[in-house]
Amino acid sequence: MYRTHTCGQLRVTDVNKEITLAGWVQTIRKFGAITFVDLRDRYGITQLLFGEQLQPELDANPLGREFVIQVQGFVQERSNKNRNIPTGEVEVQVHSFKILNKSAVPPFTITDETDGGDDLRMKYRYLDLRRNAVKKNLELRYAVSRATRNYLHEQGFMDIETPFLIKSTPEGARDFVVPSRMNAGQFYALPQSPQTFKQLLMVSGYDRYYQIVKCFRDEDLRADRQPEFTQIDCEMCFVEQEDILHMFEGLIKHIFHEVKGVHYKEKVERMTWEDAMWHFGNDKPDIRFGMKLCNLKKPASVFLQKTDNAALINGADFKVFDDAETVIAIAAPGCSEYTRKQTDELTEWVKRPQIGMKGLVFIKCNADGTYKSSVDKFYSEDKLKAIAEAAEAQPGDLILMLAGAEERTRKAISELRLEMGKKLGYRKETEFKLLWVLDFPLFEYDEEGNRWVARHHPFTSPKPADIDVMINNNPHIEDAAKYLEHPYANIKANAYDLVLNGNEIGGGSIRIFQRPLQEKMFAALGMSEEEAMHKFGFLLGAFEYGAPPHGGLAFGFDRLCAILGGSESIRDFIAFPKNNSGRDVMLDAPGPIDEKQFQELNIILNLPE
RNA sequence: GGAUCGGUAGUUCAGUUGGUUAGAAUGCCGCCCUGUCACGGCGGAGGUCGCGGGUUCGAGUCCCGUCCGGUCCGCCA
Repeated sequence: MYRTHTCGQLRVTDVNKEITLAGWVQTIRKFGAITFVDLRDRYGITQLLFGEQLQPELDANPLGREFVIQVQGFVQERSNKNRNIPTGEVEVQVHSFKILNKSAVPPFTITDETDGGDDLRMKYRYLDLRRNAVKKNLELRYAVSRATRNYLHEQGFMDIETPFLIKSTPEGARDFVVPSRMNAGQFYALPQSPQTFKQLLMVSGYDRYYQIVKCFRDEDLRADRQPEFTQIDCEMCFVEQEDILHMFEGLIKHIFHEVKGVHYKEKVERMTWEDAMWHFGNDKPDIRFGMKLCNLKKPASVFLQKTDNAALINGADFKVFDDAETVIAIAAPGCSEYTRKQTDELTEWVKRPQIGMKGLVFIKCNADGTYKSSVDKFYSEDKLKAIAEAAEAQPGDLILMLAGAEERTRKAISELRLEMGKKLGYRKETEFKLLWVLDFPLFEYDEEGNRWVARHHPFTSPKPADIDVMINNNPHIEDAAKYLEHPYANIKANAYDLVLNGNEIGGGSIRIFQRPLQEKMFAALGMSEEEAMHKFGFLLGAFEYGAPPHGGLAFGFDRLCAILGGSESIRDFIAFPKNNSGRDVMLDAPGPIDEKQFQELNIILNLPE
């Protein structure tokens, strides 16, 4: 037996026990005759005392950081207690020890606040994983996984595995591809998600399915994106949107409770996509704070239902606003005292290439009820007051206005709102606010490809009211510039996203389950009948044999864990992540393969010069 | 595919207008220290300034190229 206790276990009640511990040397503190060693394992840290009266000749000198040792000793109460760690009231007086394995000096410190950079930590990931900070993240991930499985099991869901070696699909992200040795010249693809499989399971009657499953997408990465990532993938039969929202609100609330001890009692708020875009400029608004957008122009038919405040800025001969497709204002609470330097900083911020605006207009709503603006010479005090009222600005607020092309401006003001929210302390990571975003457009128009593309995916059903619009209209567009006038532009999807603190953590839809509508969808996306049969014949075929109405959703598991852990980075919640170039710097993968392997696969490399 | 920032000791970084021997902290090694827990004190070792080329009397510093890494845009149903 290597140990009688773990390094997180011993307490005052264990004093005088004869024990054996095994673990890693965390730190060594020498004091001439005596030496303290902190011994670490997964469960904690226990202080070892070498060389007091019992065994004065016992020499801790050969020890070094990260050596793996086994010690025998007895537990004694400390004279100087450390209240910061659970084992801090006791220490182990060592009477014998054994070095189980030496360690080279680690390239960075194995401490909560490490001195190692990301690259180095990834290269020595097995050392990084020893750090308490990373370990806590993986423990949290496991807790989320357990809570998920418990909840879904209780609700009658069945975990069914689906294959990883599947067929390449044309829509969506680029596939990772695997050559088949036994089928020369042919390739598997790794799934972007188990989408079609879970639908087929519904056809088979497994009416509540789930899986915590890897998905693979060969697209360029970002700090918060991995080429392989994990989803909580779910699907149900005989449900409507409302049933699904209810079921998975339950899941996320259960996770909050089990993992964070948070009782999320409120009803989860809901918002249409159009409202989200109109009021927040974003399809995943952070609703922990207000600062809603005040639209001073109505630019496109996607906002048909909306009324704007264009009258407030018209007729002032201010060319920047007059010529802009869109003008939007937000009111930053309590910022009217901003100095010239601060407003200049904000202007610089919106001019950064990532935001890409030309400038920023300010209206200071002074505490005494007067207004001071950078566009005073175009707008009278009354006009400024009217704009302030429309933007719901209070005395003491600062109104920020952006003008320009619709999409860019809306995106920019949305970013600015988040930035101001952060500056003003409205985005606390301890506060959680959920939101369902509903009624997404079913289609987006791809101007380059001159065709419709599915906003969610090609298996998403339109809203019941829009099914006839879809069936009865020809998807073809005569004049690309007027695509917004096509009936398809206003078809709403029976789809929903779950948003947590401004992050999309899950999304799904009610699926198409009837062959004619699915065929129409493929046609709308520009697929010929032959193509549709070739690529999705198995699904169309399945729909011929009693496919039930069904729908589901998937959560981004890594992201969910990161948010619950209060982190921006999903990498810290993945045991062995890849870097921004999709490389595993520990394995140095991807890498070349042997000539023999190429031959077996009938593959010849044709690298560009 | 594009933009942008960075690469200097094991590590994290500083390095002036191009100027003499490239620094700090931390880690590491040695010595001292019986109550530390970020121990302390004294001493020491440690550098192909990513790589290649150019300008110059002289390059860590300026220019060109290249590799690697970070951030963002495109992309990610």
